Amino acid sequence: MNSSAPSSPRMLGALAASDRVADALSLAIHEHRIAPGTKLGEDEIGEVYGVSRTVVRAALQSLAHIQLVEMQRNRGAFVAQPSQQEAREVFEARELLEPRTAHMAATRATPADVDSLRAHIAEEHAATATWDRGRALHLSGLFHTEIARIAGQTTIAGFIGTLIARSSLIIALYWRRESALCESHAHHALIEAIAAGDGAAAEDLMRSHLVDLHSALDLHQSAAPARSLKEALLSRES
Amino acid sequence: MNSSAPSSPRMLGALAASDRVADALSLAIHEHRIAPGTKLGEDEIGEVYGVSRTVVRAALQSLAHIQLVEMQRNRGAFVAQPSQQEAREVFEARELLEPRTAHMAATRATPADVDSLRAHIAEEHAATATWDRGRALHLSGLFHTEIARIAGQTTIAGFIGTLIARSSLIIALYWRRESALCESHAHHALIEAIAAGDGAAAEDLMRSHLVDLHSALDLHQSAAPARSLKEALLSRES
DNA sequence: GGACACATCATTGTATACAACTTTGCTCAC
DNA sequence: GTGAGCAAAGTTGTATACAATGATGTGTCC
Repeated sequence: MNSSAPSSPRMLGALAASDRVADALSLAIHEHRIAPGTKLGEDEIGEVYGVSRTVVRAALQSLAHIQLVEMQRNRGAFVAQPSQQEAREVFEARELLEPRTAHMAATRATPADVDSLRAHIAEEHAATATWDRGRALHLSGLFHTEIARIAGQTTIAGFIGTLIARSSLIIALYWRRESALCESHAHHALIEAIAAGDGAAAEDLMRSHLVDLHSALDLHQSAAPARSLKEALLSRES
Repeated sequence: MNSSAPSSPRMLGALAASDRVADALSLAIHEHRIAPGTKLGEDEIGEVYGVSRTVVRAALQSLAHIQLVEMQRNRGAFVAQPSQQEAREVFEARELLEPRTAHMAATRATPADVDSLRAHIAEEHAATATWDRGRALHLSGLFHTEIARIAGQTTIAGFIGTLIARSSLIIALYWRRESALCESHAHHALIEAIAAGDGAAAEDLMRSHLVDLHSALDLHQSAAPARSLKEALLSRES
């Protein structure tokens, strides 16, 4: 029962229903407003967005498929907590896919594409300036997604999108560096290479950028190797 | 291909509900028992498997996420029909991911892994011997998935799994070669390289195997570039 | 005869109701 | 005091009911 009835009867323009919830949750996770391990109760979410559990379940299943949330049968949905092994795999996959993709993007980018990337950077700077770390992180991920889109490989772009989503969780769990400013420089250099159409340079810059990111993660500590979900949930700090 | 084990040591009856439907549909599509473009009515499927539309919808959404089916709002779900452009992208992605994966598999494979691959080949031969073309095709895809699993890169293996699923649709639409025997030889050579731990050879064999597959597709015809769904549905031959 | 308009039907989108399972707190025996 | 056992509460899994949208067939008007 939609008490508020904010939905336009028609003119909805095919705007999806459960996708709205999925996008909202995804954004909240990307911006680190929801911590890994947090339980995502169906009734709770449905009440927040004014939809029924049916819609919420569809949204959660969608997020579960890209491994942003983990669904445990008869237990519920939780924000995923990638293990260190999974974190390594995600970044290895990114290091395999993204340099090549950056190369393609550099050879195909139109001036409009370059403008779009510059706009992303500007937003990222603005978020950093206001100390909105979550939003800056989210925009930083979007930058990579945008490059994949420009490369014109829709399929690979989809893969990269899921990898970046998981990277957000990994950063939330294992990030050990303080400042995120270094990324801005890397992104700026990437834009210049793409704007110049220098595929080889873009590929190298992307590779070193990812290696740099990977090295900023603390994936070697042997602590909490197989912590149970219960412990994980109790250990989360809000 | 939701073969993800919920890791329940006992309670085998706790196998998910909608996953059963998704697996059944996925298998039918992989074996070419359902043609691309076929409408997948919710009531119809629910009646077949004795479940409600709720379960069917979850299964269809799962298949839609790996792009095996396409869901059109208020219209229903249809077996996907990858365009020629999408087909090219899928095989380009495979050519990017799988050779490297085969290399890793060769360096990590245990004798048990090799046995598993040989068992796959044996099944494939048996299916070919009985002219069960659909099953042979499905097993041929599983062979690639198994190699990705052996490589130990769960994330990349998941990507390859979705690519192989879509490849099944692409082969149904664009395959132009008669015999599928050539694949058996390629797979056999791959096993030998993996069993010998020769990563470079496995990588090269996989690359040439994929190029061979790609070349067996007819992706250059300009006919039916943007055929409507209705025409597509009417043009299907059962 | 053809085309538009409207009524009817079928199917999907969403909400709600009920069943099954998990968790939790309490009681009772040792 | 501690542990097992049980009952109550809360949450998820599934089915069903209702609402909304798209498809179809018919009738009238040109």
